[in-house]
Amino acid sequence: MARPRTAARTVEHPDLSEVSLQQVLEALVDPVRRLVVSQLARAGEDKSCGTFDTPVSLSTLTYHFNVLREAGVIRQYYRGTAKMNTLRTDEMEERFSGLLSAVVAASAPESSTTSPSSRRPPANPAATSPSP
Amino acid sequence: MARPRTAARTVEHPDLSEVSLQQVLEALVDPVRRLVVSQLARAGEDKSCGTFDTPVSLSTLTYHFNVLREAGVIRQYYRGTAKMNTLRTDEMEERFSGLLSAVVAASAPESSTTSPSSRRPPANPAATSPSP
DNA sequence: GGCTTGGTTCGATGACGGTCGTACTATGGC
DNA sequence: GCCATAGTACGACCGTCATCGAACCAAGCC
Repeated sequence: MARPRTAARTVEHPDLSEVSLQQVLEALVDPVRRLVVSQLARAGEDKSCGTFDTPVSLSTLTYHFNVLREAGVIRQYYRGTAKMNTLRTDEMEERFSGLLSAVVAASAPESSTTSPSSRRPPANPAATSPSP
Repeated sequence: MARPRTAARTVEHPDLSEVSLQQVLEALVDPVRRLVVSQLARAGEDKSCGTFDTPVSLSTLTYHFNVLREAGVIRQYYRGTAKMNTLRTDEMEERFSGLLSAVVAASAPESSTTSPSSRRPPANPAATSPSP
């Protein structure tokens, strides 16, 4: 006892004054993360991690959420067992005027037109033996 | 003969309708390239490749100019032996409204605050043997 | 013609980021 | 108490990108 060890499901968020343009751009340059941001933007309400439509595994998704949170793009909080996500739209607007909105706007048309210049193709290492 | 082989110092530029948001973000995410864009933006006039203040070698700089050009961010043309550079501001505004301007704006304050989350430190491979 | 100035091309290199699977932990419901 | 649900942590892996130096090329200038 005397050691909660779980800190009661709390999530750390950076103050936006501490995040750099570099961080934000690095966060937004990944197609999967931009997919998350897009879906969050057009959802209009908070979404739990599991409700996003992305082409990556759950563990990878967790990684992306961390990047977005540390870059100050999203805010996360627990509700029951679910972890909810919101865009920090206003704060971002305050700090990097026009940036997030421009990316979101430009993302809308591309959405599934997600054609990264050349990004790792799924790298299916288990698809070498054709017939089971 | 009958083969100019040099195409008379001509430079190829993409139509902005052909460049993706992905490409532009990838171009702008690099601190050195953003440095170039910044300096170009505040110069107010075209600058030749050699006149930029960056922490990288000339050959690396050439590489960065290519990336920027292929992403439609800059336009290049020869004048004598010099290669000049301009921002394609208006066209970019047309295609990705608010994006370039937001980045440029946010870059101004950071300028030398270029603190990439963690980017290759000069990687001085020739500094291993202290005394010659 | 020949030197100088301004950029480019070509490997080689090293680092970091995104990916996965598996094992694990924490809530909530029964 | 126990199982299901939701997400996290941890290695491992591999590709791509930024970087450099050296060799090279093209215009100008004298």
